[in-house]
Amino acid sequence: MEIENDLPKTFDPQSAQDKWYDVWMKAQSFKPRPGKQKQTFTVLMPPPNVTGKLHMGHALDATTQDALIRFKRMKGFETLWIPGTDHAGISTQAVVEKLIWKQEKKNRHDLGREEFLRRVWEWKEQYGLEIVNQQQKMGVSCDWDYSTFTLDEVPNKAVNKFFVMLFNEGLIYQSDYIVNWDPVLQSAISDAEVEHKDVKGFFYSIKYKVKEAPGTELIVATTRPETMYGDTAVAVNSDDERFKHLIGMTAIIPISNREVPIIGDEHVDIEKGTGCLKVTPGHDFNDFEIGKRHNLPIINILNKDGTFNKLAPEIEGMKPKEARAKIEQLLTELDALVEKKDHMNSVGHGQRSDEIIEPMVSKQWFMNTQSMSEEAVKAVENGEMTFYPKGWENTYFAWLRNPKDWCISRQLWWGHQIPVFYCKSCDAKWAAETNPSECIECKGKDFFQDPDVLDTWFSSGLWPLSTLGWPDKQAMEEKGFDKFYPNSTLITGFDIIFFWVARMMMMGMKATNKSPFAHTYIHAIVRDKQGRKMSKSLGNGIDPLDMVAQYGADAMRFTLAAGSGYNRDLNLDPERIEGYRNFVNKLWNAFRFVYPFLDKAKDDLPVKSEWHLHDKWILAELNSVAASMNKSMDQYRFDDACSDIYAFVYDKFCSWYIELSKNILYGEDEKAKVLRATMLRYCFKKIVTLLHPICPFLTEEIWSHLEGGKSLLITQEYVEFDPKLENAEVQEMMNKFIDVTTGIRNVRSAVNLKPKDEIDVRLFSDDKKLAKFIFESRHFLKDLANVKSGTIRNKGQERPKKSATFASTHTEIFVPLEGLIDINDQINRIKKDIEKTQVEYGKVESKLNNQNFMNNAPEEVRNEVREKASAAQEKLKSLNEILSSFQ
RNA sequence: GGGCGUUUAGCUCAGCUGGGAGAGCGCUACCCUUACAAGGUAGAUGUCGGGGGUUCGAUCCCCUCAACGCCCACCA
Repeated sequence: MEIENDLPKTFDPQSAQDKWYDVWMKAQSFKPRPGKQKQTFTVLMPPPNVTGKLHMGHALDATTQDALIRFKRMKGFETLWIPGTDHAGISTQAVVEKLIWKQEKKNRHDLGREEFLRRVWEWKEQYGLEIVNQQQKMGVSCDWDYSTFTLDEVPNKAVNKFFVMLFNEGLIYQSDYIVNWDPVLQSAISDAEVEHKDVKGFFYSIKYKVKEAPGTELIVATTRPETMYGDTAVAVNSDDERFKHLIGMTAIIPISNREVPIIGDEHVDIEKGTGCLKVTPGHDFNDFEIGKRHNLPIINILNKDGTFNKLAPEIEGMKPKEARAKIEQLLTELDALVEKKDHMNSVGHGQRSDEIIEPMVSKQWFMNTQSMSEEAVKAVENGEMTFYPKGWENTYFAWLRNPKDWCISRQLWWGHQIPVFYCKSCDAKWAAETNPSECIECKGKDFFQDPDVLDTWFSSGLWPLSTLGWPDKQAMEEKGFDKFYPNSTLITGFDIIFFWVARMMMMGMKATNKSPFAHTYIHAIVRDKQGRKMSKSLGNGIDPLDMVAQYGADAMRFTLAAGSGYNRDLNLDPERIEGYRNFVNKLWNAFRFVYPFLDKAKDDLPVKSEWHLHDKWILAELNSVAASMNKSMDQYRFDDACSDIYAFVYDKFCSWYIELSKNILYGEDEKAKVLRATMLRYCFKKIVTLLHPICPFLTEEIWSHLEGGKSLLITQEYVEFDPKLENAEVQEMMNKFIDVTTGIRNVRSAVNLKPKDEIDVRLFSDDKKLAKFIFESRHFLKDLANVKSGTIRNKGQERPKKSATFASTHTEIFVPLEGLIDINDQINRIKKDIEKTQVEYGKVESKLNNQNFMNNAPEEVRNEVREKASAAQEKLKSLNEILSSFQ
């Protein structure tokens, strides 16, 4: 029979995506609305870079956050999900500089600061929304009216207010200090932005003459001989018997023949290298500390671009690598090079530029984070903020318990300019929240603002505050600061726990005395199928938008949600997306089946007395899925939530309930038809409700057909656990019924019966309830296993001879097939089964015979083992009787 | 050097406070059966990384070794 159906045979994700996103936006479904929970639930989206293109990390961010926010919205929280974008100082500036160079062969200095910034803004207005469009393809349900850009007016106010506050407390200070200098960016960067990589290099031993002791030579070991122009001492350990008598004398640096003191310092390791250390306070972090202890002068031998300056005449203008070769040659000529051997060195590289970082002394702004770190640590220790999974707090603690002052100034133009002003008339230097009109000291008009901008993470650290209007009173009022701050949950990757989570905690608590959020859920990092990082150079990146185009956003989202959970890595195989696309389609087709019968369905569930056994069963199963999904979603176990609904849809609803419904729907009993249609409609409503947070488009599409467009699923109430629907007895019966059905199919398959071959089945069971259940469901066995006729009796009855058989613990199945089956084959099958069952029985029996087990194991466990033993025994008995029926 | 993590079916991973191991994908056989071949039915597969210990009992707890991965620090 062909059913009339105007629904497409496969689900079309693309049209559903565009249609429903548009509908939701128009209906303002993403806006916070008070609900039955009388509580708010706020999530702050990690702002992607304006220059960014959506990658898998963003897709995972979007999926988990959207699933959570949709779930909470349906639970009746007043939900707010705040989107935004980050100005991303360095990368944005680089992108625009590159573009201008390509088009006009001009660099930013040619244009001047004002014109350059105008160009960057222009670029941002034109291209900065690309990532937002891409996020919308994923179905994100954030309130776009809250969208904030980190350089907007309010974030700028936040930055200035916070800066001035700390400046006035002396926690932000300016200092000549050795910093990580990125020669490409020509800016200082923070410790956190330096990545160490192993680089092959050499270990050089160089002769230094001692002036006061002619003939004596110190052998100095170094990996960077080219920095000798910046040496201001040679250091040995004061306890080193070999050299301590030389302390106070003078060493002569080869090539330049400059004289430097020989000093004793505890930093020098007697065992390491030669025990003699060249001290270059201007270009080495340890040497800088030694220099401070001994009051050594600092010589800067590098230009801002990383080349050597005129203080290193022989290598002036060279890059370090070239300079090193030159120095090596000069030293060899002077016979000052004693040894050169291979050495692996861990060298700092810029996170953005990937260029070797040069330690260099310069005047920078720093933030003292000592006390803020302590507060941030305490908030996690005392549970004000909790990490999910909990293990990530270790990473957080490791960073915050060893705080270093944070270098916050960058020699860039694109960013929040440091709100510090210098008077040219007097020496005044002050911080101000708004541009001053005069010098605070001399009232003069001739002053200028610090040209540097702040580290991007400075404004990111204030993001939970500034997105809700802080510190602007009116904006805070409008955006509901008091209502939505602190946020509920932050979702992000572990790679930015230091950069972002820790900074938001420090800065948020400093500004408000409250942790900016209650939970931090750390999700996995998306990697390729083999567990490798996705990168441009490997070419192994998977573009989420390609996947969405190919399989649909729902399948993409389901895959990411199913792979997340508490993992550290999510190894993504596009085949998995295909698999879940099939799941999406499966549900769609289940709906296609039900759809033509919907006009018969009533709105409300019929009274319980009219429920069929199968109805009771599916409602009980549905109910337990609702219970576990609620629990899983609350714990950020999106993986568990996915496997729950997946298993329910496939293994309960489609495989059994729908199959069992066909007999009724195609039958003659009109009343039963109405009941079943009503039940199916009800189940579908619950299923799409449960699944909606993960697959919003498919579910909204199905909902529209179920409800005839009267309402939107996005704002429906989530399915809650209902104790009245529990029904363990029916579930047990149904499981046994499934056992029997599967057993019959098993027999059919074992004797190679074709699906078209009808069979006669003799069942034997002592379970009276089951017998009744099966009797009542006897018509369904025709559909499920092509059973034409059959009987069910207790095990006392005589078994038919020469049959294909199967035994479960509760039921024996006989399919008389005399002449059609190979008797020996059957006997072998049964013998094999007996062996297997005996092994099982042996295991449990030995436990029951073990006095220690019986004395120590809890009652519950003992009973369980007893039950297993008797079940195995019964099955053995059945098998043996079956066997004997063949002889 | 310090820390964290991982090691379970061919692949990707679950496995809650210890009671005898699961899913998806893949694979094999048979089926275009009237929602779905992006499908159905049936099926195979594991010394739960190695060794030791605690326990009546260990994939789970403890010790140890190994491999892999990540983070931090530092290397003259």
